Amino acid sequence: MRQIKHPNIDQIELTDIMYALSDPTRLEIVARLAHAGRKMTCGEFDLNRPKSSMSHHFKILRAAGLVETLIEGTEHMNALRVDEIEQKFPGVLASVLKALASS
Amino acid sequence: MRQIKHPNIDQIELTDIMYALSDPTRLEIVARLAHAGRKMTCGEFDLNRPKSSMSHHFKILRAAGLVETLIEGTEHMNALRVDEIEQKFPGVLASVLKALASS
DNA sequence: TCCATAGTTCGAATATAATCGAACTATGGA
DNA sequence: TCCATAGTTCGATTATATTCGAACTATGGA
Repeated sequence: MRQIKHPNIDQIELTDIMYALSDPTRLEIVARLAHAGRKMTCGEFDLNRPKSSMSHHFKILRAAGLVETLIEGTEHMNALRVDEIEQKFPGVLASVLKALASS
Repeated sequence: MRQIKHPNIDQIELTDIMYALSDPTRLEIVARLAHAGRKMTCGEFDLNRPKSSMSHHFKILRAAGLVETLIEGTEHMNALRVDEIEQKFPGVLASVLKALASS
């Protein structure tokens, strides 16, 4: 079963995290993943955008190191890499998630 | 004495903050302002870029609500709006600054 | 083997951003 | 009044992102 490559923690750049989080669609994806607290398929995010657009945003979230995608059958299960990001940039993702939750 | 307009706290958007912080040059400006802990003129940042480029980045930092610019004589004194950002998005700027300091 | 489902990749159009020189504005000092 | 300094604005160029349809890949089930 093939899996998608993800950046290692030490390869994650703060600018990439910031960039990934500067787009409303991606911020929404991150907020929903955090709120759900579980792995979600790409299709579950009903953001009214074509598959190719969603795929593009997930690609950027993965490249930034924010999201981890595991292939299970025909589905791609996405999860936030909260613990790893927290370890590398303490407080950053947590405070952003908190800001998202209260808005 | 004319002054530059800045967004009010309640007008500040998280996406704008993230976007402003996704550029290495602007992140460097923010890091230096934080490290200095005082108001700095645009010219003090010796980032090897023409004035117009620096002005562009300051404009974005101001629009995002991150930087406040006060005109004093012929100089523009820039300061981070740490307290206001902290109030609106607790922990966000603080954790980013911490990440910048330790890198 | 055939088909449906889930998601990616490709390619092209459009939009947005970065860069920088040149011209401009505002202030203060000689 | 003239000039230097600090920074902004303008305009053009180039680079990068977003968007989305269409074609593609991989898996699992009938």
